[in-house]
Amino acid sequence: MEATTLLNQVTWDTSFFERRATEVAADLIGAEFAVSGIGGIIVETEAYLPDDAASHSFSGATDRNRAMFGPPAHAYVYLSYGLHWCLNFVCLPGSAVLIRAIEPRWGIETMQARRGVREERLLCSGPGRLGQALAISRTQDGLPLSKEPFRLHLPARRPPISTGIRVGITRAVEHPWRFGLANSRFVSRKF
DNA sequence: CTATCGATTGTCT
DNA sequence: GACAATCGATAGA
Repeated sequence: MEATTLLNQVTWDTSFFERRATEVAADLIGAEFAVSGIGGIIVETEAYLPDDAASHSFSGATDRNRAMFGPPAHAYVYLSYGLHWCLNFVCLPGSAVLIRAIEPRWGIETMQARRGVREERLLCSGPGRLGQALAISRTQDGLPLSKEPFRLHLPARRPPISTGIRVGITRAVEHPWRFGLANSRFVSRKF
């Protein structure tokens, strides 16, 4: 599946995110997303729910995860392994969708410069790579997705979706809460 | 191709 | 003091 065949992207309102994060995560596949004009098509997501032992929200609100308990349709950004800035979209309180991979479409040269890599498949295929390519950092934590620097448009129709278990976690590993654009070569790992 | 390992630091116990 | 929603390099099949 090539995401570039997807057309008719539509706008959204906050109610889109006021749902179970698994539904939101699936519905985000095929969406256009950009930060300051740099971005592409979302091809891989993961859902993290309340009462989910793998979620940062599992033990309640802290300084780090504050945004996960804030309003829906806002960004939650965290630092992974002391190196990688990762981006989530907040859904209902204590839940969020991790944006794991994007098919690059706009600002590819900027992404290549930020990443120090030329191969398009390696620019945004993984939450850390995506964070670096889109220049994600703590400054975006808690910002609304409806305003600059963000741009988000949903696909008019749901594309074919693959599902699987989440990546890189040690608790609640059994849930199939990872979603991807079927047969996309831009996902971080095969489904 | 798969497996292993070091990097690096904020966060929580 | 331990660990982490990862990545890239390297070694080996």
